Amino acid sequence: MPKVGMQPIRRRQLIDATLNAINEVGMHDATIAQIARRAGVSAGIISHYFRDKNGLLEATMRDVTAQLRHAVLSRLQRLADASPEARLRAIVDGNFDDSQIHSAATKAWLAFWASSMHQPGLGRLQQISHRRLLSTLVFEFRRTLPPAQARLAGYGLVAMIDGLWLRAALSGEPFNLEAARTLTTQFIRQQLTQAHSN
Amino acid sequence: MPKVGMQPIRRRQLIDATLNAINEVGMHDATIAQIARRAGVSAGIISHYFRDKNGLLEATMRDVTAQLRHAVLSRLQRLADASPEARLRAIVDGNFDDSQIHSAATKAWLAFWASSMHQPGLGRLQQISHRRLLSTLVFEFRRTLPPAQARLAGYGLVAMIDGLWLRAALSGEPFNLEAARTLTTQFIRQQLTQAHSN
Amino acid sequence: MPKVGMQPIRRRQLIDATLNAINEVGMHDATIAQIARRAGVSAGIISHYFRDKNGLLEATMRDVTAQLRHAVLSRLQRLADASPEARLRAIVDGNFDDSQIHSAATKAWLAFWASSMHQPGLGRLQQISHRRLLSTLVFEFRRTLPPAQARLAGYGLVAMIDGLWLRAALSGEPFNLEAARTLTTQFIRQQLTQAHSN
Amino acid sequence: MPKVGMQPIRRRQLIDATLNAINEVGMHDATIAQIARRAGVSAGIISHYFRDKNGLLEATMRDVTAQLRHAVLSRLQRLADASPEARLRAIVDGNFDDSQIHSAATKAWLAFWASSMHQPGLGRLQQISHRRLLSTLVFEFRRTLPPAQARLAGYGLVAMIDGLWLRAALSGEPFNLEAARTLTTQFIRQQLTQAHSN
DNA sequence: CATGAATGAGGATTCATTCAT
DNA sequence: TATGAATGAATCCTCATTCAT
Repeated sequence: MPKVGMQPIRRRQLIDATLNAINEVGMHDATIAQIARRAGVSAGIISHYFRDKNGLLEATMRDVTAQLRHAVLSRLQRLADASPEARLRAIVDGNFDDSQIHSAATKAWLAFWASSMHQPGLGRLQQISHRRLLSTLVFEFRRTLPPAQARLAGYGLVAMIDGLWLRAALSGEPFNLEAARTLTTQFIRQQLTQAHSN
Repeated sequence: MPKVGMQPIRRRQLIDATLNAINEVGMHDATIAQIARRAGVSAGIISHYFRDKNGLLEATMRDVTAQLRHAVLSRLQRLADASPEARLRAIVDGNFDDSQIHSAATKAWLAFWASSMHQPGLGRLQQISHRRLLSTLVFEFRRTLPPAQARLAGYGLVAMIDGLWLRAALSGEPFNLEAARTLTTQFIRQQLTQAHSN
Repeated sequence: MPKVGMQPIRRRQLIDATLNAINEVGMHDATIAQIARRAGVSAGIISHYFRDKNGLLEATMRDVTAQLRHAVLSRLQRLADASPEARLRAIVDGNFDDSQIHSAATKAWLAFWASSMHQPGLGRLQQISHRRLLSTLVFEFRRTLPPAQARLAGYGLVAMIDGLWLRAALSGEPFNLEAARTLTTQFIRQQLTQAHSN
Repeated sequence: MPKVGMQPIRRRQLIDATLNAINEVGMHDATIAQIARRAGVSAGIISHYFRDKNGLLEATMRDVTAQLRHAVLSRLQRLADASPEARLRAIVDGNFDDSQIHSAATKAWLAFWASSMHQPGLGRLQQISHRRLLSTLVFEFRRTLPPAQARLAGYGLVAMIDGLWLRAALSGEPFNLEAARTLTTQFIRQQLTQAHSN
């Protein structure tokens, strides 16, 4: 069974198994043994590839944030010369990408957030991910708005994205993509057009 | 050491100790032994008052949601005849009440949310709390907006509240009350005045 | 089964069980489960009384060193006004007390010594025990010898005691008390009478 | 990377790595993986050269005892026609050879001794090494002393050597060679000159 | 000759819960 | 009403060993 070059394969298997476990039983009950069973490997192998359970969880969260980052950036690249509004809506859309709103991902995000407040490693990942999104949004707002207002707009849009996403996660129902797009588009337009109103 | 009438005192002691424990070490590491130590009682007593650990956690979450409910309703009562905007802003303000935005409460909320997706008891509490807030908001919006739009507005405002609140929890910094009020007020006004725009 | 005031009883049971386990299978194979079984209690109770396995081992070593200390001091008290030689021989005799030379104790000492070089807690206990014995010996030699020679004599007598004891432990045979007494008495007399020879 | 003739090289690498590991982290924490890392080879190779971990440990102890044996014999050969005292002092000196009193060797000796009481293979090696040294000493004493006294003298000198050596190991300080030589020389002279005194 | 992937048993530790007092 | 002694299951982690390549 032991082969060479298994590292990337095993890592992916185990990260996927972790996401599935978190989705089905929650992070608290996602034990090493269960994750290994889902991945079809022995429990011991986890320490071989991720050092310990925390290492696996961090790698999993890193994977989820990378997927979000990719969903956002790939959309922006396709709109290189578009208007700020179009680009902001694309960023929002990236956050509502299929990879992010399916059940496993939403539960993983929520679990990671809760854990990140007491686990330094996860906390760092969360901060990095958040700051990236925020600066991406603020950068676009700054093309139209003065600095202070752009920051506020970015802050508000991140909050709205997270809030919509959080509600979807907690409701247990499928993500209401249409409502989310309507509300975020309203927010973006309001911010961009009322540049002088506040 | 009175032998009778200890029930409310002990329950409060233990709920407060639970909130402190969640704040300092997280729900995962908030063991029965640690909570009991913080409350200055023995570990065995918890089963006497709350049956088991889950009972204590549910009681704690019920306490937190009741505080939120009270913060909102007490504000609304003082504005019985005010305008929808004023009442909506009061509801928002209730969500940003001191009792809700201090560190212990925000961490507890986030922890409860993460747990509520896999623990039926907590899930029910979360849903009840959410629906109460949503219907309170929608009720006010309905005084100005048609049903569908009022529902969407309520949904969006809940999302924004939760999002702002979530960001504050994750950032580790004090809640930026001014930014939160500016953004939510903008949202409320936009929804109320642009009733025809969507 | 749970009673009040069990602490000293349980601690003694567990320390004795630890010594037996070290004697029979060695410190490396003296697992928590095995020690608990010998003591007739559950494994979990060890953390209740000793925090963890290391705590139990330290308590056990502390117990062994205390027995040595007691064997020495009780002999000295009975010889309050005796000659230096008599008192020195009594100290040696304390080190060869039954409590020290039975198999369990000798193996425990050797195991603790080996461990003490990499476990700070045990290292401290070992140093304390050694220094006490050394200063007790040097104090008696100083009644006859000048400081430097008294120190050397004490150092040498400690080495001889430990060496005899070590050989007995490693040989697997019963302690040869007669040979040990002959050799140590020779050493003591030589040091005391040849005060000028070196 | 020659494919043949690697055996002696690899064995030496691994034995040295084992001694270093025992010195730095102790025998208990000297894992196969760690030893292999220190030797710059993979963990799997150990079973190839030493069958299993125990084989490696026995080979390492055999190496240490061989060094001791060599330090003693090489000194004796240079003193083929010398007096008993000179030869006895040479034997002692061999035991205090640099190869024996540096930190790694002392810790290895102590660790092996502790293990030898529960591991038959190591126990045999320890006994062989001890008997060799003892008979070498007794042989020299017999040139001057009657059998019983020579045995006792040899036994005592071994004990003193081991005791001095043990104290040095446990103290953590450099070996006090001068004190050791003074004490052992005193012992040797006392035994040789007081042949009638006991 | 050499690697490192993989296993699986074994051990320490944690912890909610129970229960005699 | 309250304690804390005691249990035992559950979990993470370590590690020697095996084996395909």
